[in-house]
Amino acid sequence: MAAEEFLLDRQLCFRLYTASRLLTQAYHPLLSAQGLTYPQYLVLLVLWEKDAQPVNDIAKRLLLETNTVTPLLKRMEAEGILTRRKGEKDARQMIVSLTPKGKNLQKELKDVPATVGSAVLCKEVTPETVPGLFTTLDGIIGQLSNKQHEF
Amino acid sequence: MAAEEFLLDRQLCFRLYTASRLLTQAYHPLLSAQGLTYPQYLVLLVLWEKDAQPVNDIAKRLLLETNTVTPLLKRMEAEGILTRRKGEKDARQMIVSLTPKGKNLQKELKDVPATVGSAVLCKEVTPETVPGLFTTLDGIIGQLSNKQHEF
DNA sequence: CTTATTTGTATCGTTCACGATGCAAAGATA
DNA sequence: TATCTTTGCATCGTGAACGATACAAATAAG
Repeated sequence: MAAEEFLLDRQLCFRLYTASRLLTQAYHPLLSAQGLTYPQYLVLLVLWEKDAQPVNDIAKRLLLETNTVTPLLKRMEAEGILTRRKGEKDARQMIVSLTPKGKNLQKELKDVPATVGSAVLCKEVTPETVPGLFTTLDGIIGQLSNKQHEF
Repeated sequence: MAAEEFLLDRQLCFRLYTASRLLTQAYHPLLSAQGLTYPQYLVLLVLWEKDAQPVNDIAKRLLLETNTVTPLLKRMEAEGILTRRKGEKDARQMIVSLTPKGKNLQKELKDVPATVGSAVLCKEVTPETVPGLFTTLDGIIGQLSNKQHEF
């Protein structure tokens, strides 16, 4: 009944969607042990690279909208992981900074990248094939975030 | 401040997560024109391949839990896209079947795969590179869905 | 034939995603 | 200076995801 182009096994998006969900699930036990979710972990990665950033910079880095990031940051603030204060130069900005607890989480989580990395290793995913995968995914992301593709 | 392994640009998961979100967003204008969401479109792909399946079979095919699929199916039932009826052989099952409206959606959506497909084409994503990408993603999915990886 | 276990769905609560909208501060224009 | 536009963030509503839990039908064990 289904035409060729509708076969689930031919869909790139379904594969990306599934791989993304399953890999996020792999992070779950490691992160929830520290009371974190995966998107919250991404915020930590951004702030560990550069502390004290406005909401907008964090959102842009993660390619998310502020209406996704704002509630996320509020929950993390309630957990004592970070603080949010009005910008001094620009009063519209909210500057997000790590608390000592937020900075310390890096030590608690130091084995996470390697642990998850080893979980995906298999015949098709090796230190040799990953760089190519990165390049391809970056191509997709670049193409779609350009919005030059609008129909 | 951040150690090498925590750099956002080195994370496979962030790339998958972002590529998945952006590609799903690319579907949005095409699907919402028919009142559909992307996960609902996936359910249609499954049912177009084989009509009248129990909830569990649909969930397994999509690698989702029934607690995700059940509400989704109920919304689609409310839209008149499909019907849910108790199984005759096994009264625990709910057999999901397409309505004429659900079957007709395939015609309305026939250009969707090609349209989205063309949206991702770029230097890094070509008819030559996509099969390799499929293989790698299938490897990741196979590895993680096996649950042999449990920490 | 009971009782125990497994299986198939559903319900509930929390946290994203994200379109739509609101609003105040900052910057541009008249 | 007064008005207009843009920018940065927030609020709201809806629909996923998913862990935890509940429950009835089917199956297995006694």
